Amino acid sequence: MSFFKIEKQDKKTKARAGVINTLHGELKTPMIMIVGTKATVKGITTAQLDEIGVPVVLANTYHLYLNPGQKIIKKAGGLHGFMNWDKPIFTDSGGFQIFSMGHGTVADEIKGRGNRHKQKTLLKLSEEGAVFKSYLDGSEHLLTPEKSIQIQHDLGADMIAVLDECTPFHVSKRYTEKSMKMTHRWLLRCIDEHKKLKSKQALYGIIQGGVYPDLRKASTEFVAKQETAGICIGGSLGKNKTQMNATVQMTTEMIGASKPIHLLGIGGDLEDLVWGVEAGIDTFDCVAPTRNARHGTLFCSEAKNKKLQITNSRFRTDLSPIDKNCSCYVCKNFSRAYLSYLLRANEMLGTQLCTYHNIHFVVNFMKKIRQAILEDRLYEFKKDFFSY
RNA sequence: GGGCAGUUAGCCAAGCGGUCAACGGCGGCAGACUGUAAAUCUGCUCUCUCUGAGUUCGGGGGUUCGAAUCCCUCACUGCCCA
Repeated sequence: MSFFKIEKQDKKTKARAGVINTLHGELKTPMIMIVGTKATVKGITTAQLDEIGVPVVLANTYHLYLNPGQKIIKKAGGLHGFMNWDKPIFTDSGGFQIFSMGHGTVADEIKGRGNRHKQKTLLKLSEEGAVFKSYLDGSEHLLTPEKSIQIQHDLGADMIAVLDECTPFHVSKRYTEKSMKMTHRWLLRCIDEHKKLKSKQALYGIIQGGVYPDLRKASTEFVAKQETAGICIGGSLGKNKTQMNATVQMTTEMIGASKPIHLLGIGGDLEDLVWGVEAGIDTFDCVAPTRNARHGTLFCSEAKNKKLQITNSRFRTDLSPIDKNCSCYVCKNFSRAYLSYLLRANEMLGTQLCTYHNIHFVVNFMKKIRQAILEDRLYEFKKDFFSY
């Protein structure tokens, strides 16, 4: 049985509907993974994730290695046993932390805001690996490609990622190229380690190359020919959506159809998911649906920009649901006024309910996109949803 | 009746002669967030004809070039003694 199969290819775009066969069942693509970095989707139980229909949870190697450590997780039956989730899990390698611990958030870095509040905890980056200072206790840790794979092997996710350097936006082309080449060498080391461990996990290689077409091309060619189950597109994609879209477009162009393509970290805006799918992306992951929910930014098909800030004063007395077109538990049972009040009052239930809604919304949005592809009406779906 | 302490912007609370439209915190208003060091972070929050001006620090009066800051007096609050 092949790892990935395309069921339907859209005629007008590179969009496609497919199936990924994981150790914990089939995944229907395109879809979005819900982020649970520390082996928990903040505020939500796995029973609720199941109820919503979440296909995959994405957890993080670096965070789980520092706390509670992969040993206890392995002993608990891997992440699946530890967090009580019997559907597929994807673990990220720690590559993003090489970026975020060294530069700050994506937005801060791209907008050149710097990192005023957080101390940089990436101490050293070299051919061997990355040395981090733990944000928990200050201890130093060396994360190498081999170690990342070993940890992910213990964590036992269905899909795992190679260690890469997620290159920032504000670096020179020369640095991006140097970094990309190191990521390629790390990729080979990861593949070797993966083979050595005789792991059945699906390994994903990661394409870098920043926003430079020639580098993206070189990286794509290199990564695509390696023996990996899937391919991730990572690194800086650009400073705005147009550039991001262009970078992804040119990358997927060169990958070919045999492997599923994962776009790392993108999917916070519904429009990103749409252009991503049209560019040929099969899977996404993004912290935005859950983080935004906690911060009160909720998906809403009725709003012009498809989201609303529930804490805005106008919702204090609005007794209608977040989204009258949404069939989720929250929209069926609670009002905007109640959620607005809960978040203002700093009640835990507020973040929980908001998270539930946002997850339900994106997951179902992806299901609708998939259905539209299967029925040859992606364009119509898009036009209808965004009211073009 | 007497003694002491206090009264600062929506709330709590610093300030105790000029650099005070007045530190902080809460609350309020808005924004940000894209492989999660995020239940976080950033602005704004007396009024106005707003890169300047006008009124504020319980009320009234005074001292001073200048007061939220010193003095007098009144009101209210708290504690203590009768």
